[in-house]
Amino acid sequence: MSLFEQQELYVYNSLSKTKEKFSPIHPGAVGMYVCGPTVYSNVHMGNCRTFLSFDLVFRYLKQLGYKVRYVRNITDAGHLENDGESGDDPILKKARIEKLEPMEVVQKYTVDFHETMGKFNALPPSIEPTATGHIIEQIQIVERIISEGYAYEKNGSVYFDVAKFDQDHKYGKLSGRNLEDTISNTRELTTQSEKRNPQDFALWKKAEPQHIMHWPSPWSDGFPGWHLECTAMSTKYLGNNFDIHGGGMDLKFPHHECEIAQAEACNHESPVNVWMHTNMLTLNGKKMSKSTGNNILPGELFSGENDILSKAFSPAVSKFFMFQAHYRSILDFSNDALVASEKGYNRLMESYRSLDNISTSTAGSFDVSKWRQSCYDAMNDDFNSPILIAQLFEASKYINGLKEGKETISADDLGLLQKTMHDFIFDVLGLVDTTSENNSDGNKLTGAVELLIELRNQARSNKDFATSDQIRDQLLEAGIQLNDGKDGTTFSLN
RNA sequence: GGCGUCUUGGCCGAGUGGCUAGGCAGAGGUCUGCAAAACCUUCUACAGCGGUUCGAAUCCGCUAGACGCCUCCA
Repeated sequence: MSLFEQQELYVYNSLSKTKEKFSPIHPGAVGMYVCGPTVYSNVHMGNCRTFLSFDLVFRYLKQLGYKVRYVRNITDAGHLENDGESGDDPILKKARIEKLEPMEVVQKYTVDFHETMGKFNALPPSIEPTATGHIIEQIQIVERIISEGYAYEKNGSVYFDVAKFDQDHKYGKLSGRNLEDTISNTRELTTQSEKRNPQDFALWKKAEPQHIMHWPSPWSDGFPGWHLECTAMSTKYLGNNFDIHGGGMDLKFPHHECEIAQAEACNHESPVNVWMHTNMLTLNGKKMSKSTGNNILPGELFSGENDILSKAFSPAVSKFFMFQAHYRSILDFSNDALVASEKGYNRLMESYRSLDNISTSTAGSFDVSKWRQSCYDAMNDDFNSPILIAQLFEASKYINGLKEGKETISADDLGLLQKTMHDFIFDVLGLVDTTSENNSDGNKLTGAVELLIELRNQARSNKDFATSDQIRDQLLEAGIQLNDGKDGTTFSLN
């Protein structure tokens, strides 16, 4: 019996605006699509938050025993920045600035993205398709939409006819907009637009001579429109109707709304059962953004090289910080909050490590099974990682009590406690115990510090406190903390 | 202007009709040669006003402030 048959998972669906009991289309298997990065610059922490939130979803679904096909695309084909002729493709623009081939830009930032995700210990998706690798599929979808009567061609470009679509289906289901309002609120200068209505969006755009990235199509040498790639790739790998589609809140409109319209125009069915949207990571109270420069990069965080940071923070601590907030809440990024998270993270890891040295007795003073279920309950409630972490701290407190001999545990419960801690800390949250990464250098350090500890203890027994305190204080300055305990002195790295 | 979200103790951040969230900081304690670290205990809340209710931080209304989308954006 798989875990998912015992655990009831509820997921907040942006479409219905309620938490729904999760029930995949194919029992035991989940199809999930997440909008990936546009690779024209380094991903910032805001981008990372979304991908790490979905990594958590991916990991928990797997933990429950689901077979998950997780598709996350790479947007490597330029999209228009504006509708009109002034439109500028960010990838091309970047290529001009950096004097690179567009695909060189794409490659550079794709590599950066993968390296960053690796540092965060995020699992790679099952399939990571690229937009440029699916031009044929996108052209086929455009043809299909035209034949269904929901798109029109004009001067080599093809536009989606939103008004026509709205008559037969409803446009705006996801974002809660209706077409009337959208039209009455449009202040767009409708000079020489090829579109019938300002709400229409491009499915295929004819390339201007200076536009380097273009592909042949029945309509023109050009490139696919903004929203097409996700429809093409999600339906190709997950089918016309799949379980979960995710992305940042800022993609809800128009991107995801347009995806729904495209898919429904083609297949006459709603493409996605559950839409999940992650909230923004803010900096100085404002959304992080590539274009405004209000952002912080993972590299700056890991090195501490940034004006707002007092020190460097490890990827695991950064992730722990983000998971202490729920994925649907706005989270403000700040040095103080990171510092607080780091201390908590160290405390949690310390107690996990001490599980190896716990002695057992016949009875336990803590209901481990009940606690274990409360961890699942937290995650079952729309992936509530802050509650999960609070539960882990409850266990942490109990473990500390065990260490002090104030609490007791049976051998079976100890095994269950250890397994559950491991499952959630490492498998679900995907955290890393940084101190366990000791390599040969670490062993050399240990030898040296142990020698100093011995010399210090000799000085102490001779009541030569000047020497002993000098060793202690200078080691602390070097970032080595000595911990005097009942069973001797240990050390930890700050 | 339209649509939507948010406002929780010194800070971060869950919860959402009656039951301690949690972390960090502060205070007290244990340990120590003194400390540090660690551990234990513990104080301070639900933006303002009005309403519904036996009971609201939680539901409704108004006010104030903040944010997001409406244009590429996770």
